[in-house]
Amino acid sequence: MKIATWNVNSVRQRTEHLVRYLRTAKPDVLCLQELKCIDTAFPYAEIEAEGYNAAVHGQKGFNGVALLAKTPIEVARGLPGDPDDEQARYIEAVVPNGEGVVRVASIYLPNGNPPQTEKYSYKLAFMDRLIAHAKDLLALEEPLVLAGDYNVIPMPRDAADPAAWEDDALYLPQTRARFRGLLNLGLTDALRATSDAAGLYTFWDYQAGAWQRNKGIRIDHLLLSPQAADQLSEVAIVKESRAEDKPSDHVPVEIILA
DNA sequence: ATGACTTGCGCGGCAAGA
Repeated sequence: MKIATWNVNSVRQRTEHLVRYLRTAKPDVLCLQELKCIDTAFPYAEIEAEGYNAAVHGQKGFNGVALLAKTPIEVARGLPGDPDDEQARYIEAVVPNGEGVVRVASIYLPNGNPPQTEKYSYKLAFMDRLIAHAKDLLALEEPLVLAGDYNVIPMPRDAADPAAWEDDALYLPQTRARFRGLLNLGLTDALRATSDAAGLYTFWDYQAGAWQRNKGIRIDHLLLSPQAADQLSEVAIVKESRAEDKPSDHVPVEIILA
């Protein structure tokens, strides 16, 4: 089973890219982030024409997450822990997988910049809620994939120029500590289970020729429960997606569970 | 290197992204 995550930076601007990706990569499950539209504006027809079911948690103008799957899925919208949180950043589903199931979440973690504002405290609080929820999900002892745009650079090797990120919400010690807190629950960073290499990025800014100069960062992650990690056979970053015409600034990241 | 792009909203330039 192939499970992928992709921050598309507006699903309406990227519908053709998305359809092309579904046709070529044929993921069984695709987690989308940054839809930037309300549910009714989502391109259901184009997605369903490719043989996928779409579960959408949208928001006007910003944020927005979705799960696409070849099988029908039951979903829950929103990250537990704050009933006043109105930002559409989390959707979770249980997907049939052979004899069993895999639980998959599509996460758009807050950016958090600038750090001296409520934007950063919201990011840290969101991460605390994610840790609490992940703990609950791990207690189910089932295959679990927490996938998405974490807006976290976990380690220096995950940035082309780590010094440039020192005071940034994506890389501050408190941000990285909470990401480690997730891993310390027993979750596995799928990419780091297969490679220790530097230079593996999932995002290149539109500005300053970041792509051409390969000034990237790795911020899109798939975290696996032990039951999912046991099934992990492949991880891939679909880097060529960034070279397309009118690309998203993020590229898809894929895993294959045996 | 001072800024450098892209998007939504909505029709004028901001806010937001990372």
